[in-house]
Amino acid sequence: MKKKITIKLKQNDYKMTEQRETVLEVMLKNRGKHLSAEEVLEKARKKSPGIGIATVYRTLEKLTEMEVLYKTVFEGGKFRYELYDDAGSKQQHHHHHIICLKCGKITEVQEDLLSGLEQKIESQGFKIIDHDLKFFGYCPNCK
Amino acid sequence: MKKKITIKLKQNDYKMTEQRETVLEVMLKNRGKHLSAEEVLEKARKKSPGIGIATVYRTLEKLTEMEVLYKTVFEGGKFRYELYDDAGSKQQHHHHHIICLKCGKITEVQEDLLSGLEQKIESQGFKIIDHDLKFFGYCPNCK
DNA sequence: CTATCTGCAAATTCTTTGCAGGACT
DNA sequence: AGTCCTGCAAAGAATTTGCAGATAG
Repeated sequence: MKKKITIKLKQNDYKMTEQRETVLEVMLKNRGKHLSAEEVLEKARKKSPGIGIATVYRTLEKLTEMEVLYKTVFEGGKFRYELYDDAGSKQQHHHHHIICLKCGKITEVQEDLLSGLEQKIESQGFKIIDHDLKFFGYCPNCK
Repeated sequence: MKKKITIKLKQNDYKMTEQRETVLEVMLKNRGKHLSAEEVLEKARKKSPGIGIATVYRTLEKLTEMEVLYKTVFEGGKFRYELYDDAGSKQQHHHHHIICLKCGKITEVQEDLLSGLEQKIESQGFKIIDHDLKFFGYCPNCK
């Protein structure tokens, strides 16, 4: 997986610096989590103490551009980043999340039942590239 | 519709000031649009020239709390607000949007085909209250 | 009358950018 | 060597907050 991503990065004229490797490792180690830039900084500093927030933002941005990371907003006014389940391949995974309104826990939904809806929309003249679906409610613990 | 909302507001100890009425009118006149606080301010100043941005934020926030408005993020780092289609009733409408990656136009999708998916998730122990679905792609003009 | 609301400006929070020095390839 | 990258600090953008005066009910 890391190898696949590294190949992808090379194809994008991406220089592998210590800081970028650290950020990438943080994202790989936190698969399935949704980290803010500040959280990535904190974790990255354990390995690269001198790394600055600007570098973290620039790296996350670049990795998002090359579709290694997925960038989204849960709370508001703040981006969060997560690794694509299949980062490194061409095919993107479609993300669904359930956000618990009580404890804030975010759960992934694996099913992707939207293709029917997408077809319906495309028949009206649109071309759908991606989608973003979030459910709000209560998790089993808080219900 | 405005009457229904007014009743709802009264139930929430909401004082009807000139500024709040203006903001509410702006939202009613722009049904189906997704306005940022700055855009609401601009439109509101036509009727209440002295209104300040803080009041706009505070009013939008309050109307969101009482489920008259729906607050979401399209671009990033910026909230947008729109009137619930059925603001004033207990039942909320589920919003779907298609965002054109070229021209930025936002189109509403009326169908709601998610109830099947919601049932599936609830059978796993969750309780779903609401959802937020966005499609990214190209509109008929830009395709 | 009194609690709530308003406008202003300052403060916060998150993100981006300019720049001079440093590091990949 | 030359281009791209880094950290710092300053700038920007969006939103929130403290406060003293104003207003709805």
